[in-house]
Amino acid sequence: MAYWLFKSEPDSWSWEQQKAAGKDGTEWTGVRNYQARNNMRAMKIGERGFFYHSNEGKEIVGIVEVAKLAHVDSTADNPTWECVDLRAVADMPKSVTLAEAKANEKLAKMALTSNSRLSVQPVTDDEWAEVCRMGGFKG
DNA sequence: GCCAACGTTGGC
DNA sequence: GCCAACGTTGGC
Repeated sequence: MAYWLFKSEPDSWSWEQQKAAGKDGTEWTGVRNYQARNNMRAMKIGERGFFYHSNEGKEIVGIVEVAKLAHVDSTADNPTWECVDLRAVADMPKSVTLAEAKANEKLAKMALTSNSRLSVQPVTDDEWAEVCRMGGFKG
């Protein structure tokens, strides 16, 4: 099982909206970057990821799960752009900020801190465990 | 609001 | 296929 991280500006798509999308989840649209798209293509049903608020908040606020494999992004004018469907799983009991992640040397290599531009990122098992520990998420 | 970092585009 | 120019992202 691989782990992931999804970034979104709360102004365009917030964690509240993600939760409101319910159990069936909704498309993670708008990705126009090959690396991010390739990450989504590699995802499997049930794999989990962090939901990160960029710009405003700059913190990991929740856990999501892949509800549907990569398919053409319905908002794209070019079928090269694909996306998965995501559903909200749980709130992060205590949100983990970018500053906290940067201050933790176990997370020094995390894409979030080293390649902040990438909007859909892989997360290693160790990083997943560490962020969950910091956020008080058990599961 | 500024600007650095990065990805993409397009001329050659 | 190189690389300069440009646009976008996102932290500060």
